[in-house]
Amino acid sequence: MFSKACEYGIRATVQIALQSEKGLRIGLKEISNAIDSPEPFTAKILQQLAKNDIIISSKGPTGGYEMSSNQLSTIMLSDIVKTLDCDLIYTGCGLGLATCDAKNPCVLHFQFDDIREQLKKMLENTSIQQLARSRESGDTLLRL
Amino acid sequence: MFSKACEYGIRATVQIALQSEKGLRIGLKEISNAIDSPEPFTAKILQQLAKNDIIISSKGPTGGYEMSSNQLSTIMLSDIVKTLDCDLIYTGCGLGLATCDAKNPCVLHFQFDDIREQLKKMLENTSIQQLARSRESGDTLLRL
DNA sequence: TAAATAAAGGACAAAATTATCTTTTATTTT
DNA sequence: AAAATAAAAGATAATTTTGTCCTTTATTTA
Ligand code: FES
Ligand code: FES
Repeated sequence: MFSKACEYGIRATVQIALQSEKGLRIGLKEISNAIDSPEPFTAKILQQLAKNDIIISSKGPTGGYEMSSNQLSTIMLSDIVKTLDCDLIYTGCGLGLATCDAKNPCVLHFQFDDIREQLKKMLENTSIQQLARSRESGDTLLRL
Repeated sequence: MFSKACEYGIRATVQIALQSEKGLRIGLKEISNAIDSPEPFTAKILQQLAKNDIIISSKGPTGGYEMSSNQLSTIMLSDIVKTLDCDLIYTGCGLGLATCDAKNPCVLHFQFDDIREQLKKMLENTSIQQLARSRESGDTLLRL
């Protein structure tokens, strides 16, 4: 469904959010450890997320990654997916045709579009903070 | 969403169904032409579909691919996706964790599972024949 | 200001997916 | 039976995605 980059990106961002809610920064090593991801690959992903103002990075000692309270309250899953997966899910044809267009639909268009709309809604309505908090409260061992 | 192999597989199968409804076989070259796919890659995919009894292949002159009337009436999109994409959509964790398990869910599990169930239903309720016929009637330029 | 720390950036490598090419096997027609 | 046809099978190649390594840049602390 999502690329590896996107999967790691979501998991990493939730981890960052989790620390930011406590007012703490978290470094690359800790993130990779926490979410069990390859460290240098994760670094690349975090760079992209920082460039797109989804997280904030700081260099030097005490440096690391964090999210502003504004980011915490506004960043949605869809922002991460769009950044890392080039919103292909949003615009591409389910059968791989060059364009997806309701005026010139493929045989699967209407079925596919229905699912895509629901996925879209889910991604746009799920905030990182929400995921972090569900982890935090952790009634049911919500993993990362 | 789907792999290229799966996209070509669906498009090719619909094309075969379209001919089979007219009682005709169709060869690899014609299929690749019709759906605009790389010929040898398409051949590999058709081999897999034939092995899994989704289509029937015959060698020699007048050979080619076809679907039995039984296949035409029973094969669903889900059969093709399972064959070519190893039902990852069906069983894998949306965040890429090793397992997806409601008893030990990831932070996205319940949101993701909801979408997945709907996708599953769509794939299991959409037959190849249905797609072929919508193409055939073609009120709205339904592409392949 | 120097040393230490941590991310950024760029080059490189491995793996997986997609795509191609060649030879073999099965079937039909002559 | 021989020739022609078309898919199967297997080897090979290109591309994309994933993953690693090394050097540079920015920041903090001593
Ligand atoms: S045209 Fe294929 S999904 Fe829209
Ligand atoms: S555990 Fe992640 S989607 Fe089910």
